[in-house]
Amino acid sequence: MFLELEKEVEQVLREALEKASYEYKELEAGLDLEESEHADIASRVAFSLARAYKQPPEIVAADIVNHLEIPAEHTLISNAVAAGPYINFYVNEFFLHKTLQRIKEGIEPAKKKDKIIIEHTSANPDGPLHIGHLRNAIIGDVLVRVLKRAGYDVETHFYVNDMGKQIGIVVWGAERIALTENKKADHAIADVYIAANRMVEENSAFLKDVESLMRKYEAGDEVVTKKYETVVKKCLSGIQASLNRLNILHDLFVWESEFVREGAVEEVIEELKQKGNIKFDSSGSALLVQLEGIDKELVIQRTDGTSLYTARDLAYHRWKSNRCDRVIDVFGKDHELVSQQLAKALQILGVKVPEFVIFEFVSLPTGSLSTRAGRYISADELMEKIEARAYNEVNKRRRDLNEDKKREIARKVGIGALRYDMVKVSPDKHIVFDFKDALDIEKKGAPFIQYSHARACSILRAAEEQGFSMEDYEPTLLKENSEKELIKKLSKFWYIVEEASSELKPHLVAKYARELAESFNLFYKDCPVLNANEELRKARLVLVECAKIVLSDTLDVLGIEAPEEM
RNA sequence: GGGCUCGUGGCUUAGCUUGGAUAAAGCACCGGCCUUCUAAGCCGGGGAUCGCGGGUUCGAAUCCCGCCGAGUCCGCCA
Repeated sequence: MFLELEKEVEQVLREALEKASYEYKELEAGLDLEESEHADIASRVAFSLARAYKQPPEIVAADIVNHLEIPAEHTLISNAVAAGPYINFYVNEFFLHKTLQRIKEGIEPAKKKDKIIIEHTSANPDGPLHIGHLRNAIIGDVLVRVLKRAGYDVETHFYVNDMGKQIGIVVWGAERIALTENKKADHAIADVYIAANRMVEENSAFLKDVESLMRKYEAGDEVVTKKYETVVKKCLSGIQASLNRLNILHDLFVWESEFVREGAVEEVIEELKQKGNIKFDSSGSALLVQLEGIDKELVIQRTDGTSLYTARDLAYHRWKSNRCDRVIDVFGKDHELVSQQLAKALQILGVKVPEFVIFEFVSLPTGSLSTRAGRYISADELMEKIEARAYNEVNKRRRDLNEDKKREIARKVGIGALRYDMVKVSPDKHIVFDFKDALDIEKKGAPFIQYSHARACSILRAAEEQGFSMEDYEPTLLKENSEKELIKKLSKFWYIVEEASSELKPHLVAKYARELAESFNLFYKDCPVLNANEELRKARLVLVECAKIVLSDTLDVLGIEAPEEM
């Protein structure tokens, strides 16, 4: 409902500016609306007009307000006040009623036309997901959820890097080292990878074997392909299990080798040879592309004629582009240069350029993460520990619940806390992972929000048991400050979805979720629902139901489950 | 050496794109609130020269320049 309010304020303001004969169209900042602690919505337009018309902004603001007329009917605004240079707008009762009504009836904004393909996680199938991948996966998944809510048709891809050297090493290793039994597949693969990598490092003759495997795989050798598939699928099954546990699903797993087999990589290389500024290295056989505005040439083919990931990535992106309107890639900071090169090369090929969401690194106090060196904390280990921790908390608080119930709540709270902590921080902040902090779920994160939801459910449950109805509720009875503040907060859900999706900033949703829970808790404290008189109780029950809906929707956008009790 | 990102109370962060109302939260610390719907909650308190220096502006955490510190990338790994 906040979006509608914004539109109406814009219109009213525009009319006032015209009446007062201000040329607002030239203003760069537009009407400069903002959320404000001093008003329900405010405009700073007087500042920029003040400059253009050489008047103090306070005078301009007062002048605009004098010309401002709020339509008598069907308006959402009650009044507008000039507060110094600011123009403050306040909502009326109708806005509050309409907000509740919309939420209760489940009215959503119109669908958008664009189809978006978003790629995230895309961890190499050489071991389990670690906490670095976790950040990618969670940022990516929240983006997917936000974009879907915003009305886009979204397809999610996991790009499987099955042709790189590390997979060659794993396949080579799997021929010599037995997989540890009764260990999760991706973890068993990591053991092989780490051991095989050490062997290859110590004996360069082994490297030749690996390279030979890679050439055979690229050439489509049947026996080698079987071996690759077995290993990669095994690892992927483990990775997928971890992702599922985190409530993350991909629509498609796209293997990079497909593009080699289908000849798409060959096509891309040929086309670049024609359209691009091609160079050869000093040995005369590796293929380089000179890109405008980037110092480093992009290497797309090895000296031995095999393709590089860059060429395969180009083929993959061209294929993706043809299937949608927008391509979004969630990449780690280490891929930034590569992503720029990719974008330039795609331009040469006449393919639309992807949008990149780049997130900074997660490192350990002891240094950066590395699967190869065995220096990582797996997502599985973290999930295990955080669920155990959550279980302790549940067990402390709810001895009355049976074991299954406690486990279920612990799972929701643990995974929720993990997801929330990862998504709440802006992607361009470097994170040094600390186990103690990660397990400290006392903080005002997911559990705080889930708890508010559980409280709402608990009231609704009791109301139903006692047969209280919400029919013919009278929204004007909701006069308490905490009631109105909660409704206003509820009204911002779609506004936040819009903002987070258009700016590709998932952490905005996390911030909103916390504020929403805070508003609900204030209301909960201030306003008894079940013990209120019948009419007031009806209205408050409706408010509780709406709060429950928006809390659970917000949590859903964050990919966090909303327990009915905890 | 060059590119990109970050640097906000003791700790973790929001705000920076688009400059504007006393810099906003959480953790930790101090004090208060369970005979009314779950205290994973609520209320109050102390604590910040927004890394440092300069510039632009009526106005800078926000824009520009320089410096310092952290991370990351810089042709045949992905």
